[in-house]
Amino acid sequence: MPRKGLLLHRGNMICEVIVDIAHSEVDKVFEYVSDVSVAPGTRVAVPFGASVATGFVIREKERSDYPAEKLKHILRAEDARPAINTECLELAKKIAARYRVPMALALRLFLPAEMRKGKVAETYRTFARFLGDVPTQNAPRQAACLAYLREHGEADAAELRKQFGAAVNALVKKGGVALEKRRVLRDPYKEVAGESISRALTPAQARAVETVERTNKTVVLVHGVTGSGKTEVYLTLIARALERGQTAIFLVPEISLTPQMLSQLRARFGSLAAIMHSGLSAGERFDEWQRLREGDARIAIGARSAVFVPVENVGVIVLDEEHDGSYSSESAPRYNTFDIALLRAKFNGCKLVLGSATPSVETYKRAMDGEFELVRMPDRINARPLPDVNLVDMRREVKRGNASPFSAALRDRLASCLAEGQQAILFLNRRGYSQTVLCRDCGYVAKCEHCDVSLTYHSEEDCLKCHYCGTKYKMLTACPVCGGHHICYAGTGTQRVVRDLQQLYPEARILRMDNDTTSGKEGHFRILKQFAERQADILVGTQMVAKGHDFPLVTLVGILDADMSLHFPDYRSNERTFQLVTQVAGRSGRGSEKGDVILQTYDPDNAILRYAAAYDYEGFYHHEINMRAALMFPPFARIVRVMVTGEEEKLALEALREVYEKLQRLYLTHGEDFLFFNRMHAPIRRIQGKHRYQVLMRLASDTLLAEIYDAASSVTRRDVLVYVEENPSNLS
DNA sequence: CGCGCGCTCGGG
DNA sequence: CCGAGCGCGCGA
Repeated sequence: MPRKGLLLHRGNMICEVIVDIAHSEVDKVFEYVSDVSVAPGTRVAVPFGASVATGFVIREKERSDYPAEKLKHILRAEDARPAINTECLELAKKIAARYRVPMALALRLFLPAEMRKGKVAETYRTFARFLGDVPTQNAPRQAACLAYLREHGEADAAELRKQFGAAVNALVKKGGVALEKRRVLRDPYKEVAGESISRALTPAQARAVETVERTNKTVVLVHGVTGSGKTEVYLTLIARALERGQTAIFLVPEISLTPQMLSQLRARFGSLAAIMHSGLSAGERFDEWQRLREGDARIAIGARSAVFVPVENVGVIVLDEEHDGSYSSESAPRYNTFDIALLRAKFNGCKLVLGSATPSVETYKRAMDGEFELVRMPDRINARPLPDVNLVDMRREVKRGNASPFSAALRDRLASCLAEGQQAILFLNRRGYSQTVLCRDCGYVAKCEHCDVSLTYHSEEDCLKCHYCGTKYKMLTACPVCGGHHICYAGTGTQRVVRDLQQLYPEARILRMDNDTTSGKEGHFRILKQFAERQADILVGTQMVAKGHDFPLVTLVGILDADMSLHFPDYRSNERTFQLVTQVAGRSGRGSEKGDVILQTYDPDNAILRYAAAYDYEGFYHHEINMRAALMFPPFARIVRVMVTGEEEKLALEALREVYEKLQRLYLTHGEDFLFFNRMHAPIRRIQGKHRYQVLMRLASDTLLAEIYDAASSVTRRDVLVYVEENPSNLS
């Protein structure tokens, strides 16, 4: 019997390493020798092929089955302590298996991106420390400097030099002052002080906290209307976790990380809170991550990627605005934040608290079915009434000859709003000036060269832009097909709304907030701040105006085209419309004056809009869940699409055929699980020069999911991308 | 005849 | 992913 394995002399360890190369061809365990013990999760440098690669040790063991003479040595550890803790290592394995991505890609989720590139280093600063008195005759600056240090003990050397110049160095020479380099962490919010307000809980809030702590269910849904005080519930739960010596993860949509929220957190938790925010510099993000890993910070607050933070002994995970679409990743691995949070909650034996005023239908059903605990907070803290929502029939406006984007009712209210010195928000989910530009003579529509979409006219730059790939084109002066000059603009966007408003109310100050005006990391805060400081009367914007901001002077919200999201080609369009209307309506009447909402639609009898206007979530839910059940849509079925994209149409088609044939075998053997199965062009046939095909499936259960992933990931062709989407949020 | 590029393969 | 190895195509 051949001897299995090779015994190594004591002290020689075998490390299983995943090299940090995200490719299926090298997605396997490589073994290396190390003469010192290396803890799992440590990043290491290893010889790989002809070069040196970074890798992650995932396991240490005594012996190897691999020929000893071929084993190479780990060159060095990259960090002093493991970058990834054991929980996260296990999570990465599950993610790699579940979404069929290379282990390296799954592991990368757990590191700040800048760490891999080696771009960020720990920052050091020099401090000057007082050692003792030395003679400083005829050197008043030295005397002053020494006096300062005698009093303060130490100070930043650079600051000191600014003040006392060369005197600092002279004192060092004399031996009165010592300079020392020390590691410092960048603190992105050190200026954010905020007042410490620890309000007593209302009975409803206390009840919510108690329910979360008492229930034996892992997941709790807090269904609370806007203004019901959910945030205080979260903060209390987090504070309790800290008291127990545990850590907490607080997940919010990116847009919710407002300066007000950050100061609230800082006021409450000080530097125990680490904020993971896209607005941070690479160095700041890295340092916040370090603080969490080393236990200096014990609360992580951030958007979806914060679910991967390196904390241990988690006491509670909060997922605020549970319904928000930004919790689903749109690139590989296409994870859902809820799924990861649930795994972490189970691993740590803690609660996962979901919060929303308008829960997703899927989540609410699970709460109704008893899988999740449900806490209702139906009342606003200050008992202020919600604004009235008035539905306006735009068909009648058209009949009356009003072709403008504003109904008569909206114009009246806008006028009175301006006259009374109050503010208004107008919401329209379309940026640019006009959605399409077409020739009235021959019907030509301007389209993008790289994408199968029409171009949007942008009046500010007087150009045509593609909203899918960003390409800019010169505006047409004549039709390129027939030479006609009757160019017409269809589909009003925010720019045009602003122009029309300015004509109607020349004295009004108008701000616009959309993707074009919010460039830069602090872009939208800048606009919101201006509006909050009353530097404008009307704020016109896309859905980014809908999110929880508090403008006490806003008494009017106009929803210009409620039908736009209603007719979005997606099974969640009703749900999203309800959420959007509820959210944007909630911006009105937050101050002392009661507000109202004007909701313009071409379909005023639409059930969803009526439920939204009445703030009737339960009504909406029952309507929607019955519809989903009748049509067999999620949560009663899953929609799975396998996307195939590639620049070369022929190659993409070949890959599509291969995927389709593999999936067809499943279809033929498990037909009962398929409610729908077909291959086709994606609705947008080309984006950024890539042709797009799909196999679309609706499945009665999850049983075939793994095999679908297998089929899709087995098709690896050069220049073609194949990936799986589960219940995609848009089918374009 | 020699080398240049494109494809295939291996990496511990 | 990245480099090494090798096959064939072409140049003068």
